[in-house]
Order: sequence, then structure tokens, then C-alpha cells
Amino acid sequence: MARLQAQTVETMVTSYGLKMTPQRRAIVEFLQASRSHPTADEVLTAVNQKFPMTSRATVYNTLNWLKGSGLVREVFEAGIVRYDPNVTDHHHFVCRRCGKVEDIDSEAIGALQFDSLPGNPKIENYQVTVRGICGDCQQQK
Amino acid sequence: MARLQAQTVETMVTSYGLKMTPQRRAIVEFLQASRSHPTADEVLTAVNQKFPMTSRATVYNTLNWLKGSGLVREVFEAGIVRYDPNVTDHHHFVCRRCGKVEDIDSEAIGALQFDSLPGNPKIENYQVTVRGICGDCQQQK
DNA sequence: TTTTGAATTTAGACTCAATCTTAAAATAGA
DNA sequence: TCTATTTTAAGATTGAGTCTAAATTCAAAA
Repeated sequence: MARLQAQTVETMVTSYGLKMTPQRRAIVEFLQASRSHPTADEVLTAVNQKFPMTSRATVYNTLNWLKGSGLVREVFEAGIVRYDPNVTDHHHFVCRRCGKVEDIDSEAIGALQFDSLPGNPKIENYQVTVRGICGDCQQQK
Repeated sequence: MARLQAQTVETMVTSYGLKMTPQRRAIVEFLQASRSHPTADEVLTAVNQKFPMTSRATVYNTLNWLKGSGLVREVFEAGIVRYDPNVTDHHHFVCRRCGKVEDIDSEAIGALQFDSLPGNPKIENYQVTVRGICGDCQQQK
């Protein structure tokens, strides 16, 4: 599963005429290592472990740039905005009880058939959000 | 396509021990008539045409109650929260250029096959978000 | 119809995520 | 190393959404 790559970011940053900084590197590394879907605040807290003075603005600037470049995805569930460093085509499962968001490989759901959508739009991609109760919550009853 | 019904709301409101008020009625009627996906602010503005003093709190209280009762759905796209009075199982198309959100009947997309999802969750429902360029935006180039 | 108590409304204060501003600091290239 | 440019930090600002308290409205019962 192709996730956010530090190398990709370094290359893109310079090709966009931007500069690579320790803060950006720390943000990217944290996202890259993350197996969950952190919020902006969780990113800020984590990055401040390494760079105690990193400001909120820097985190948001970087996240927004990564988002605009398609290197992370924004996930909104239950009023909370999260960031998903998984760049591969994939879907999400959301637990109605604990709110957890988990990735679903695109192979786990067969390719969708679109007959003809109203207004004949040009389809670029699609994303499935599956809702229910996760395994953990089922056992805790 | 089954949309939010004023009658349903009147019945539910009383069965929940709640009271039906002109403000709630106006909010429901606006949503019911709406063919798009209005924001909370658009609802507030519209309802104030009829009841000039309707407060933001009332609109949010009502929207949250409708949402909790499954009578409207919350749609988040491009940082904007919208409300969808369409209660039927259906999907969404989002235009990457103009941001418009359009309904897609569930029949337009065949039923999905879920082999086995990680963690064996209990699946309750799923929703597809299709992204691309809408017909209008394709012509305007 | 009137009374009565609970639910609801309003207006504005409040909260919190996210953005903006500006001076100071850091970066990449020459 | 030097310099122009970008980026950063800190705090101010914005704006969506929630909360509060006092006044009002609803509907069930008398």
C-alpha cells in the first residue's frame, strides 16, 4: 500500500520552488509513520516533541500544501477533520460506536459500474465509506 | 426518491415528547423543498425570510435533531458542511471545479461486493462519493 | 377556554479549529 | 559567504457551531 513518501515530498517541494525545512520534514515523517488518521492537532503535538516551537500555522500550511498536491487526503467524520497519508486508491470503514476510521484496500471492494450519471460528468475517481460496528466494539458489546 | 417529509417530522416530534413550533416547521419545509444541499447558514437565511427573528441556535438545534433522527444527512466537502434532506440510500457526485454536490440514485451504481473487511466489522451501510468535473463545468472549459 | 409546567426560543457570550499578519529567522543558490 | 526569497513563530483574528439564561410558547389537563 503506497503511503506518503518522504523522498517524493523532497522532490516535489523543490520542483515547486519551495524549500525543505526541518519542520516540514518532521511533519511528513510523522504522517509517513502514522498508521492511523491523525488530526491537525495530533500532528502539531507530535511534531512539537521534536521541534518544541513549531507553530500551528506551519502545520496547517504544510498539511494544506500536501493536500493540494494530492499527497495526503482529508477525511471528515463526526465533525472531526483527519489527514490520511495513504495515497493509494482505497476506501474507509468508520465505526459508528468508537468513531475509528480504518483503511479498506480497493481490491476488497470490486470496481464500481457507472451506467450513466445525471449531467454526464467526467468521472475522475470515487471513494466508498462503509459504516458499521468494528470488531472491537462488537466484542465489548 | 423519498425525501424529508413534513408529516414524518410532525409525527416523530410528538412521539419523542418534543413540541412542534413554527420555526421547526419552517426549517423542515425549506429543507423539504430544497433540491440542493444547503449549509446551516443558508437554512438560517431562508427561514429568516418567514420568521425574521429565528436564531442560529434554533437552526442548529433542529438540524442536529433531524440528523440524529436520521431525517437528514450531513455532507462534508471542501471544508463545507451541508445538509441533505434526501433520506433514500443514495450517493454523491462532487464537482472538483465548482464544488457542486449532486445526488446519484443508488440504482445507478450496482450493489457492492464486500469479501471480508479487516477486523470483521458489522457492516450497516455504505456511501459512494464520486469526484470529477460536472457537465456544466466541462462546457465552460 | 384557561391554567400550568415543561420545552423552546432568542440574543449574545463563548469556544475552538483554522487562517492571517508581521517581524525575525532560515534556506538555496550564486 | 552573501543575498534575495521563502518560511517560521506568535499572537491576533475569523467564523462555524455551542452554550447560557431569561423570556416565551406550546400542548395537555382542568
